[in-house]
Amino acid sequence: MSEEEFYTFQQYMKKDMAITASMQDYLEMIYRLSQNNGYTRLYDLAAALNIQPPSATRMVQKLAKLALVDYKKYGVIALTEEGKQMGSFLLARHLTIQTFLQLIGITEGLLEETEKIEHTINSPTLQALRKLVDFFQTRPETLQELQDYMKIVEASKES
Amino acid sequence: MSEEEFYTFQQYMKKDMAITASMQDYLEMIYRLSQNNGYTRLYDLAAALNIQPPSATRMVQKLAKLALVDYKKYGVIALTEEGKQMGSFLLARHLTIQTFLQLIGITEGLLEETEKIEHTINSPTLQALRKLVDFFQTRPETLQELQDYMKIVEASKES
DNA sequence: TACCAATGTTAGCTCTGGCTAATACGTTTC
DNA sequence: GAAACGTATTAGCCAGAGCTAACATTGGTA
Repeated sequence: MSEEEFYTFQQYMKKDMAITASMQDYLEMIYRLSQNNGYTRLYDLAAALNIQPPSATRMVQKLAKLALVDYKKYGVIALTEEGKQMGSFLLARHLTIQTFLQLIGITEGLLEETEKIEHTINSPTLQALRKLVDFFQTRPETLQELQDYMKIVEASKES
Repeated sequence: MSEEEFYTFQQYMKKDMAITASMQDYLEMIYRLSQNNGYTRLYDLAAALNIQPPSATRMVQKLAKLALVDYKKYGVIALTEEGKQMGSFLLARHLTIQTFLQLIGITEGLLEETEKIEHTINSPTLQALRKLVDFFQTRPETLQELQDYMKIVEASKES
């Protein structure tokens, strides 16, 4: 896939993805839910992701095959070392994007936007976003200026 | 779908989408390819999107059903008035995101990142990005400061 | 201990949007 | 005007990831 060619969204999402977007959602959520006890259960996972248990069963089995979780039928779901690393990365990514969006004034649908964006950006973009966030966070006056600017434009323009 | 619930990526993508991500890709590309002559052909469209002609046929037929393109078998593909509006919106969106990414220093995989992100963000986020871009474009010194900052952090940090 | 409710699994369906193989159309060219 | 080539269509396959219905397991409580 060369640099200058167009592809459809689906194609981009498939490419370079050993781990699909859905798998990432599951991993990140397993990571969150495991933070207390070190594990979670299928039913809770399904509930947290707003999907039906059978869908979770299948995905968790896939993740087990990929050695990202330890799981056997009717048992608890715990991340493997590799799964933990991915989960923690995924959560950090989530927070970076969320912070960025908050910075630029997104409040409505913040979670949803974050969730969608986190699956689409690659590592350099993520790093750039983190730096951008840092940039503003270390320059409160500039951030203030930005936020004032956002408001003004909002008031004066419709597009 | 309430504000505070998690969903998987797929679910977010389906929601609020009369027009799927793929349809958007097609529309945007038809719009681009139509800029010269006012129409394009299936073969060219397929080539431009790096998909096989049969896939394009099916999608174009769908778009015709949705009254976004005028198309009859073996004929030319032209956007309807509504299709044109969407196409032009989609292209503008593409350019906004591309500019934003360039601003924060993305050069590698720029097209791909743009393509992916454009399908995931909603209208408020897009508007916020546009304002952010404007903010920097009207403040060359601040932009310069940002870009210097990016470089410094890059040199000093690894994460 | 035996049963019931809660949790989990299996089987099999749906939809989207890729793909290939085979076929059809339409235009240029001899 | 017929053949050949480029363009487009149809049919039918595949994978991912939802879903429901039906069934299985487990564990707490009577």
